[in-house]
Order: sequence, then structure tokens, then C-alpha cells
Amino acid sequence: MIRLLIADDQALVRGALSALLGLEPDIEVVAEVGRGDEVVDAAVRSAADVALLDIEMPGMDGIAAASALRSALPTCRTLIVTTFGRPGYLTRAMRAGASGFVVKDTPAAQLADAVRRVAQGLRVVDPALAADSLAQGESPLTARETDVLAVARTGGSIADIAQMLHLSEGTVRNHLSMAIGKTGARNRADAVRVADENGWL
Amino acid sequence: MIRLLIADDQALVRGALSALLGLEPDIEVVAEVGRGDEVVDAAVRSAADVALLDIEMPGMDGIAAASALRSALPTCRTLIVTTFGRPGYLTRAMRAGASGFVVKDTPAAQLADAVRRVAQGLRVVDPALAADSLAQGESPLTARETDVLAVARTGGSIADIAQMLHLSEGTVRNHLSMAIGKTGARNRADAVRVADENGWL
DNA sequence: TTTCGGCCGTGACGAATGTCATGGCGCAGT
DNA sequence: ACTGCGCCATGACATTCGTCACGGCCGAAA
Repeated sequence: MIRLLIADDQALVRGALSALLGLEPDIEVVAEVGRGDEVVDAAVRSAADVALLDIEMPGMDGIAAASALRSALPTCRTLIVTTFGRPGYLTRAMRAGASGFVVKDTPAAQLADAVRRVAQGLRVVDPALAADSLAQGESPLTARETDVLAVARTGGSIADIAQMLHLSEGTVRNHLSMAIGKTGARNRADAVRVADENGWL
Repeated sequence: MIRLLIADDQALVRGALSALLGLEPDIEVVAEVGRGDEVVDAAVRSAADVALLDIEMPGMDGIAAASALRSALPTCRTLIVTTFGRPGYLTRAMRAGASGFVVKDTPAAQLADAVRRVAQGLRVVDPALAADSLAQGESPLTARETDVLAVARTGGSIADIAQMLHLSEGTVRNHLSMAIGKTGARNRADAVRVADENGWL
């Protein structure tokens, strides 16, 4: 019997996944949470074998939750289930100690199999996404460039970004220029879009 | 017995919703589709009573699918289920003839009730979202301003937008300036963000 | 130790952007 | 007929943005 934890911020999806996997005879849903920072506590209390984690969650990132769960409860395997197939998400998830990565586009019938394989210690990765991840590779952006782009996503001007990060305006411009060059974009808005689509944020 | 059609682009969510609602004794899932332009055909073939439509779908918008379904099969009620609680989505959905509007944040237990109420001819609307919709009101943007903002979302320069819409560059600048003023934004990127979050795109 | 690369800053310059005033065209309401 | 409004366009102007060159600081690698 596989003891399963489900974490998803959308209550409807959470309940639906619970219903779907609860139909399997060898799977038992023992916990459901809607926030990333509730994952570890719920997993420990319920002694879960596998944690099904969405990435987009309030409180704590699903990837960060996987990392925290790995150190708090090493016996519990984690399976990331996310909406967007960003190549950067996969590498970060694997680096955080996740055992599997599934996109929400995959057929529902395969999810139970993925849970079983992860429970057995195997790794489950979407093949097409793995190819993208290898082709796209790592994020070419440095830490500061990523920060600047992340703040630029809110739509503020350079002065706003500079004040938000306690930097000079010229420095912000330089970082943005570097980021634009590395991403092959024309605008900073375009650079934000490209970086976002690749999961570099 | 309520004959239900489920339309969602994410196969996992589609299957999970089917499993969830299939547990109800008075609901029968008779069709599942992953594209908006397959909704009408599937609904007619299966003689569905209620159609559960996601908004974000390839091929055809969920709102457009609701409109098409209303004229092709008037006996079939539609219930919109979407990820984002954009105020503009609600008004557009109701205008398209939808009978209900539910956000994916709502508890799973309420979904079956919503389906039953819609099947009985009642209207189901998320109260908090309705308040937002009334407070926020209609989109203040004119048709052209919306077009310009939609193209500006791709990150191109003013010259690109002008060429894409067969307009003069000055005209594009004026429309953008108007849109920035109406949305209360600082940049055009900010205006795109605000308009996107309100469902005015 | 020297070198390399990331990080921060300054200054300057051309290009792009946001704002304003102005005008013409078509359409709907009074 | 007159008016208002959306749409398109032009031109001008100040601001912002993107790029480049340059220099200094620091930690890690050679």
C-alpha cells in the first residue's frame, strides 16, 4: 500500500487528483495540502511514502518543498507534477532531490504508474522534456541578472528596480543589457518573457 | 442522471475531474475532449446535458466554445471552470451564454453541487469574483487599444507592432499612451501586465 | 601570485519610448 | 445639422532605455 501526499494550490485539482488516485487499489491518499510550507509537516504526520508536488504554490515553491522534504523525511520520494514544461524546472527539480517529473498534459492513466515507479525508487521523467532540458541546458544568466529580471517582471522602471535592489541605475542597466544579450531578446520585456518561458526565473 | 461533458487541455486534470465527478451517483461522464473546437461535435454526439469547459484551450477559447455550443445545442448548459479569476472572464462568459462560473480554487466537494444546479437551470457564480467583476467593471480599453496591447505582449518594438497591424508608428504610440493612462500603469509592459490580469486581452 | 570572472559603479551617446497638440474621417445619438 | 467619440495620422519634445567603454573590488582557480 503506497501512502500518498498530494500538494496543489488549486483545491479542485487537488480533490480531483485525490479521487483519481484513490481509485487505485494499491494507493491510499493520506494527506492533502494547498501550500508549499505545509508539505513537510503533513508528510511527517502522515508518514507518507510518496509526495505529489505542484510547483506553483503559495508559501513555498514546490521545488523548495521537495528539497526541504528530502532532508526532513528522506524515506519519502517526491514526484513533481506541474502545468508548464519549462526546461529549467526539470533540472532544478532533479537537483532538489525529486524522483520524478510529470507534466499535466500526460494521460491520466499514466499518473498511477508514475507514482508506483517512484515508490519503488525508480526515476520518472517526461522524455520530450528531458530532451529540451539537455538541449536548452542551464540558465546563462548570473545571479544578479536573474534578480534584476525578476524585479523587472513587475513592470517598474529602471529607477524602481534600482531602488528595490539597492543598486545604482547604471548597474541595473548594465545587468539588463547583459541579460538581453544572453537571451537573444530585443527589449527587456522580451528578455523577461524568454527567461520566464525557460524557467530561469 | 446528468450526462456530463468535460473539456480541459490538460489530460491529467481532465481525467482527474472525470474520476471525481464519476463517483457521484447521479452524474455520468459521457465525453472528454482536450480542444475547444471539439466541444460542439462531442456534445452533440453524446447528447450531453452539461458541459464543463476550461477557458485556456487550444483550437478554440472556452468562452467561444460556450457561445458555439449555445447555438448548436441549446438544451446543453455550460459551466465554466478556469484557473484564473480574471474579472473580465466572468462577464464575457456570462455574455456568451454560460450558466455558471467556478474557479479552480473552490473546494472539490462544491463542484458536483455546481453541476447539479446548472443542470436544473440555475446559475452558479463565485460570489467573491462577482463582486470583483462589478467593482472592476468593463474593460476601459477600446478595440484598437486592446489589439495594440495584445501584440505588444509579444515583446516587439513599436515598429514591429505597427507593421503587424498595418498602422503608423505614431498611431501605435498614441494607442499605447491611451492604454497606459487608462490602466494607471507606468510602462507599456506594466499596462500589458495589468490588462492581462484583468482578462481584458 | 597572477589571472579570470562576477559584481558594482560612472559617464556618455544614439535610439526608442511616452506625452502632447493638432487635424481629418466616419458613425451614432440629439 | 450639430456634436461627441473612436480611429488614424503627423510632428515635436522630454524622458527613458540600451549599448559601450572604462575602472575598481573581491573570491576562486590556475
